[in-house]
Amino acid sequence: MKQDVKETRRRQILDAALAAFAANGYDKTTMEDIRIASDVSKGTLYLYFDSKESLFAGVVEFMFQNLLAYLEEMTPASESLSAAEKFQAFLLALNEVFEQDDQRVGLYTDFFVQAWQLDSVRDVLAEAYHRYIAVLAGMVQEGIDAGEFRDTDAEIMARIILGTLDGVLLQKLLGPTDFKPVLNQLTEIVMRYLQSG
Amino acid sequence: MKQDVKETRRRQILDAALAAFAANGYDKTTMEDIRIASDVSKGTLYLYFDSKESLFAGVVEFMFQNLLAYLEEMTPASESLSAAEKFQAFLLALNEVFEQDDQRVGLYTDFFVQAWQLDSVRDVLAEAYHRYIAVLAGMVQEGIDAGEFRDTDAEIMARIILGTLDGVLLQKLLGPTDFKPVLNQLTEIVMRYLQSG
Amino acid sequence: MKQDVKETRRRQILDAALAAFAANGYDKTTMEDIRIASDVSKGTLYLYFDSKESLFAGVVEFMFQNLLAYLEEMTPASESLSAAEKFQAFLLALNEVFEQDDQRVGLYTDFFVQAWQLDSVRDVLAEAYHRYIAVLAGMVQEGIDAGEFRDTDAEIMARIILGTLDGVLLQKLLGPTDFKPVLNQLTEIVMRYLQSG
Amino acid sequence: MKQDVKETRRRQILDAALAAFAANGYDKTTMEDIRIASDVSKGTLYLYFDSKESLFAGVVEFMFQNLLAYLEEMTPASESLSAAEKFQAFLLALNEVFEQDDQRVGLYTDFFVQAWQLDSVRDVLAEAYHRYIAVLAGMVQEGIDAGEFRDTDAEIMARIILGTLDGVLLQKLLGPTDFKPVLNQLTEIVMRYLQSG
DNA sequence: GATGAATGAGGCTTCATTCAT
DNA sequence: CATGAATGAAGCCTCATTCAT
Repeated sequence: MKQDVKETRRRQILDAALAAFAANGYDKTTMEDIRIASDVSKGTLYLYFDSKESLFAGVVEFMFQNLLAYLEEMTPASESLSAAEKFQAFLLALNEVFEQDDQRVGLYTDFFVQAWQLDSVRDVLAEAYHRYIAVLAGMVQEGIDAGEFRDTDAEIMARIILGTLDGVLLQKLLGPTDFKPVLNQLTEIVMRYLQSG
Repeated sequence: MKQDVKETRRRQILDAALAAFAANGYDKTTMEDIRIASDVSKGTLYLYFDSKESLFAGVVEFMFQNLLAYLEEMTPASESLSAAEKFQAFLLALNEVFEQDDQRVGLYTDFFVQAWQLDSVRDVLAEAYHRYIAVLAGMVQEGIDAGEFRDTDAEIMARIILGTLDGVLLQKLLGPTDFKPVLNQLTEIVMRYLQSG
Repeated sequence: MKQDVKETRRRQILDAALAAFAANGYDKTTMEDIRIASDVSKGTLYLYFDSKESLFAGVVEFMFQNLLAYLEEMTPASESLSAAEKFQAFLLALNEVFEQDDQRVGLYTDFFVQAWQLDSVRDVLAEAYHRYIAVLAGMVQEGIDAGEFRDTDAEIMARIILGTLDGVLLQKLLGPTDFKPVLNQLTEIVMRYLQSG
Repeated sequence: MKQDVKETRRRQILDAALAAFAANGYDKTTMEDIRIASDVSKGTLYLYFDSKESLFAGVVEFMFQNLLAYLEEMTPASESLSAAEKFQAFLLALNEVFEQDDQRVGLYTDFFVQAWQLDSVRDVLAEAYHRYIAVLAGMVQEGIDAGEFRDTDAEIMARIILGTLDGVLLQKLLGPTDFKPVLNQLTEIVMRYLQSG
């Protein structure tokens, strides 16, 4: 019971912090901003997180958990789908997340910048990112094993694909961008490569 | 003569600021850091730039000018090369820059994060970025016109390619990464698509 | 209880700020001076006031409240006094305040200079000043209604009287000045006018 | 000849400085503002004046010289006028100056505030102010001697009158104010006193 | 004499974190 | 457990003045 309260409170803070960081980025968000958004006292913030940095690391983890949950929901592991189909579903779902909520793009990019500066953030982000790489690489490998895809290094493939998504997302920070045609083109290029003899 | 001195001083500051921002990112770099690195007084910093923000915007522009100069040097417009060869030379050169100087990757990513927050940075970065897109798109279009490449939307192609480079660069921020195989694979995928009937 | 502490702290800061501003004027007083005088930290200063400007505006208000309280105490509304007597008591009390504390004259004048430059100060000062005008005008009107004074525009009368006091105070800034005879003369001139047929 | 150039330059600087100080007051006006307004280099400013403070003192003197010249022009010493008429002409002229140029009111008040803080300013202002007092007192005395005015202390009278003008001017800093009726009333009160048996 | 680039002390303000209640 | 007032180090920027040319 106590545990539940604590967990609830923690999520409440993380939710608020996610929103606050998404609005203004790590450095421009103050603990006061988060305090207001989370409707909790300053002291309580520090009861649940050691520092601003560790709260941010918590948000990174939290956001990736949410993302993963969402993607899993969107790309059912149903056996009736081919590797290519699953793969496309995954890309589409991933895109949808950022399409929906533009502010997340900035925050997501900020994750990488902070990872560059703050060790604790780097650890969490690297962990999460590699989990995604692994998921994607797994899909590619599945296709290779099933004979649908050409034989190639699945992890490098995954890194290119995820990298491209990230890179194209970056462009949204420079101004509104029509994303769909880029994604379609990307999917076609990759598929054509994977599926070609 | 006076003009030269001022221009020299300006570059001296930009050089130092570039190094300082590259070391710690926008928010964690102080004007004092830059003052020390540039070996001028605080007052002089503000004689040449209105604010930290505008100095950063100056650095964005400066870095892209340097990049462009370097790339132009590396990818001679010689007529003897096919579009595909020029294209590959460009990708290689671009990669080399960031291979050489790891710290630039963080700074480069920070450009996007700050562009998200600071209008003046966004303006400069968007301008520079679109110049790059244009250069790349020009190369692709050249190949299409010459019948080397398939008929496709050159700009979308350029955005995907530059995006992929950016995205894969991001991964360097999570830890040391072997870049070469990824770039090779990327080149192959793109070339295969462009050159396939 | 908590409210009391906050109110006490606020007064403590205002007291200190009043003294500091009175010693050196708005522009030459630093927040550090006030911090030392008030014996709180810099952060606390900003916890109670948004900025130096708003603290100064607070001081303007504070000083006028004190002044009004003092004047009310000195000029009892007792019914046994004629309008003329009340009036004279008021002038004397007003004079006494500035007689007592020479430094207040400079600060008081600075109020007007800052009101000229800072909107927030102007708002507060104008409000307070007009309250004083109203009090004085009320006294004059009372005398008129009672048939003691000649029929004249009470507000213009009040503006002249308060203006004269202010203007004569100004002269103290140029060096020590014997104030009493000037005040006596002023009172006589005004009374003679008001009481003449 | 050299002297002329120097004098011209000096006036050019004083003119510009007067305008600059009138716009923003002593503390908020920078030497850079004055440099721009005077179209002279920073170095030259310091060639003609030792410091910002001494430049301000120069402006105080300069403004009072102008004022005096103007007032003398407006109130001819013609023998055909009665003391009362000359006196009224003087008050009207004085009012006109500040009516014309509202900004001067703030600057004029600032003179007193700076006189409170800066010795050199106090010296100059006190000197100029007492010159005015003397002029006014002289007029009053003339009236007394001619039997037009009642026998009273001319200097105290002068201090009250000038003080009232100053004090009523102060009120302009709190917002636009209709000055005329106040001046008329003032004149009437003073005249009635002086001319009554 | 004239110039204007350079200086650096010092001002205002912010904010992560603590701790007494 | 929870609170929120208090802290003070540190950041950005201004500006009177100087001095080499």
